Amino acid sequence: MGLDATARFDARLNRPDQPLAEFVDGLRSTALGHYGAEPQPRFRIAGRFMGQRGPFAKLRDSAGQLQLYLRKGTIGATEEEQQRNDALIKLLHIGDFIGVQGYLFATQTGEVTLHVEALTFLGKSLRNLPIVKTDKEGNVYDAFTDPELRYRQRYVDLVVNPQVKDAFIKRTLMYNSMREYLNAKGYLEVETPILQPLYGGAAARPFKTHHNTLDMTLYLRIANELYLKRLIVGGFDGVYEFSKDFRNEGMSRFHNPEFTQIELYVAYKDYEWMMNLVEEMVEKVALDTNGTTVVQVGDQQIDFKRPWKRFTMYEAIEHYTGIDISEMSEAELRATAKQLHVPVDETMGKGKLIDEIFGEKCEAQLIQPTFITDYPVEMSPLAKKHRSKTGLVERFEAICNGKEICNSFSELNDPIDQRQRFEEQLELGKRGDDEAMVLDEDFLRALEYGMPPTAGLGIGMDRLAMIMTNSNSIQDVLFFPQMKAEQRAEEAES
RNA sequence: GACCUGGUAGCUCAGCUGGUAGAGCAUUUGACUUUUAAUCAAAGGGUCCCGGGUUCGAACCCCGGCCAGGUCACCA
Repeated sequence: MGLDATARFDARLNRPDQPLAEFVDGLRSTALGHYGAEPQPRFRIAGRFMGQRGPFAKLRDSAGQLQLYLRKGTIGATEEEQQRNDALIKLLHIGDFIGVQGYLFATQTGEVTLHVEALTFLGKSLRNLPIVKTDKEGNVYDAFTDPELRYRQRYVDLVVNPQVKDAFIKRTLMYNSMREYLNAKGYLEVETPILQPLYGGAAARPFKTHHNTLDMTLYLRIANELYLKRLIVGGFDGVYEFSKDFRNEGMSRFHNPEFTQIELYVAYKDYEWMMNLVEEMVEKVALDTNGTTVVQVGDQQIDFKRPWKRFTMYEAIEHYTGIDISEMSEAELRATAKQLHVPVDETMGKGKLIDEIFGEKCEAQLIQPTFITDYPVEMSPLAKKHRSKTGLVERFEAICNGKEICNSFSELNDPIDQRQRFEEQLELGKRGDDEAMVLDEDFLRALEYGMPPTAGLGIGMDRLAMIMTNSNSIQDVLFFPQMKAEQRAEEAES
């Protein structure tokens, strides 16, 4: 909330126009009069009353805190007003919203303080805010730290732990940065259905719901890939969407049932081209959110500066295990996995075995952003077969801090091949794989009308936000992470 | 889903070997118009997560459950 030197006092009309902290910092270097000096220009401000000690009170707004000086019997133009304000001050409670007007001075210790001459009440807090206090040595007292309360009552967390906002502000900067980058290239941000009659584009269990009027089953999307490709069929050269996706699976510090991906599809391009785009875009995102390409994540410093390391999956496995598996048969792969103590079972085919070896032996060791390319075809039913390497597809993932941050391929645009891949998925489904893809006839029909060669990309925005904000849990980059219902507390309060 | 840890006042926590439920902050009242986490005095505030069991007696021990965090498993 800004302080305004000229406007007439009516705090109910206050609008945020200048962050308080910025304003106060600006004043620290100026010579303000001490208490009793000739009054300065009048300012007005509104915010939360955060406690009082004698005549000194604290007022907080979205960006900072200002000390108020409330001298009994002096606030208001008339004696009646002054008495009313003295009574109001007695009734003020931590968390109440007030508006004040007055002039600034510096206290003996140099703190910028508003000498209040007029006061208005703006909103009541009925509940006690947990008050966090910090002393000069930086020791924190009575911190609001219970993770359950912080996540269930994020509004309280944000009020009493203002630093919590930082990660969310950075998250928005990330989105802004990507939009800016993709819009500058002329790609179109679009919206596609969240309620889908068939779920597709990924391997995951969906949430299921029902439309009453249409009397039909609908699924919350697990991905939007198949819809964006339909738009490529329709003639757009580049489309992207920040897509809230839903997967009915386990939860962990990396998994929330609803999460966000950006998906991007660009016609007449391939995965090599897309790798360059990812490097360039993510480097820009790091710069725009943190001002540097180097990001501290836990004990690691991660540098997003281009170019990133590139390994084929075979090269990565050879690099970390010393074993060249590129020419191996399924039996040899199984023996190799056992030799490396990678847990495998008899149902795993060649592709799955390779994926397991990579996941166990390589992924966690890839800390700096690294592209892994050329995946086994069995794991990638929507990716185009490799132009020269049999059994592989033109696919890459970027791994960072031991976790996948993006997935991309040259999209499969051969409708006959795509139908076969779907049918293989159907077989997997019949054998009990409840994450196997379902066959989407309408999507195949779209492909049968012809799709240009296309490069596709998905980036997990939550995972990327965790890295960019040095957050240990996805819950720290989601305002309202999914929680079980708090039945007892609800009943007790109602 | 498995294992570990935790759940006591609005918040942060203590509570010994099973023996009347505690502190600080916050709140209310009074005093003080002063400072820099915490002025002084007094007061109010509890389903000790829930349900059973053992016991003369349970916040504490046992059994079952709920919720959360962590680790692992799962995870395109």
